[in-house]
Amino acid sequence: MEPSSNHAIPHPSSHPLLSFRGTPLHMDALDFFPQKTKEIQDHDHTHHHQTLHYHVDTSLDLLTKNTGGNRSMEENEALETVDEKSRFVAMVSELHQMNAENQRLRELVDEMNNNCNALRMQLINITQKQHNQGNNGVSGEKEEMVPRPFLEMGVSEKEEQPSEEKVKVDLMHQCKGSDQKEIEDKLDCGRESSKARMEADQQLSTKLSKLDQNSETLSMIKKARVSVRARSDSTMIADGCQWRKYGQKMAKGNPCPRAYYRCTMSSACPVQRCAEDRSVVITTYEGQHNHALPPTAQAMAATTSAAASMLLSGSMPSSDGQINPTMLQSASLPCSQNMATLSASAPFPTITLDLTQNPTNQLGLLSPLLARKFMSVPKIFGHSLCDQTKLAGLHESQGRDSSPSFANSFNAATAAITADPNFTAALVAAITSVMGNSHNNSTGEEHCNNNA
DNA sequence: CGGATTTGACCTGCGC
DNA sequence: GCGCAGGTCAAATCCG
Repeated sequence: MEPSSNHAIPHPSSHPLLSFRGTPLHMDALDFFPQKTKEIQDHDHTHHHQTLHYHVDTSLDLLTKNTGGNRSMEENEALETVDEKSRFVAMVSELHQMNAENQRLRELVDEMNNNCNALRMQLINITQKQHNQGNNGVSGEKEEMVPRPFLEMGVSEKEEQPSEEKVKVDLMHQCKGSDQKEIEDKLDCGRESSKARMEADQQLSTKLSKLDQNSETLSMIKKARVSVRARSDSTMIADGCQWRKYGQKMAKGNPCPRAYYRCTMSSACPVQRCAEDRSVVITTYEGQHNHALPPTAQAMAATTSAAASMLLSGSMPSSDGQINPTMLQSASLPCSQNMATLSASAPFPTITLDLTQNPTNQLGLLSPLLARKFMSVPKIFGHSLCDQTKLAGLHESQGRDSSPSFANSFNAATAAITADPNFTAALVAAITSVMGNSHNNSTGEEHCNNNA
């Protein structure tokens, strides 16, 4: 996620999943049913008491009409009231149980949060050590597999799923819990003043509103894509990973077929959709590697990770619903508009990195800071980013040339660039500069980029 | 012969 | 509810 290599695992406070612009996102503060939550909000806000009255009254009316028989109206009403109360009591006891389970699940979520943070800190330490080693220029080091996520957007979906379920259940129970309170209030004949209830409802709605935003955030995190445009004779970008083609489709509106690849470096790596073209290969990265990446794959991984990270942080609304002003300030940079575009109409937010322009122009488009960063690193990485026509050949030669010096230089280049916070900042500026123009630049089909 | 690729069938989500 | 398009699966085929 961070534009960093193995030595710059994001700090917990800056991790998109765990925090957003310094504001921690607690797992138990996520709403996976925004629609439902909204309904509940509205319900709580305006119609709650009326609705409850309505149900009770209707029920009584209907039952009264249907139970004429030998009993008088008063007897029927009394009996039905008793029934109604016993029903409420049963519901209340059930809701109490749910609340208890809710509490238990909340504790589980807290525990998971703590574990996650601890693990992240360990990762930071480890990667920091590796970074230091890389800076010391260790020679003769063998090309080793370095564990790092490809698109590090938080925990993998597999890991995340149980938490989602827990949070979902938690929220459901929270909502039920609030209903339970209201029912109890009803049964107690309004011991609590309506004003206090209004305040409680307001607090609840505020909380739920935040949960809505967080759920959207999480959804974005999971769905964001990074699309890389590059000129290449090959059918796909040789980015250092080992891809296996598993399908091909004729995409509508594009004479060129769209190919689907999976990473074969791990049996269950959820990875990529790749669209190909005659002269320009569009590679759309989605998901994250769940295995170690070779250094040859780290450059692209870092680039796409950074792009995804910045896309998410720049496109996600802050807690008050506003785009972070610092991001907008950085958007004033006149660079990168020809280099990165945001597809707003895509099903998921997609940042497109256009590497099809010549290196000189690209560096000219970049901010001076970013250009310096690119210039100051070994050419090998500059090529991989700026001269994509050589990328395929570059990686092929890497495959043949397994000399340690090559691997080291590549490692060092990747490490130097991706670990540098200035690079991150520059990339933030470059990518977020298009956020304000997303509508102008959106193509509607991020895969369809036939330049032939 | 084993792994990679091809390709038609199937599944799923979304819009009308 | 239906049709369409995108995405995935899996058997057949290819190739080293």
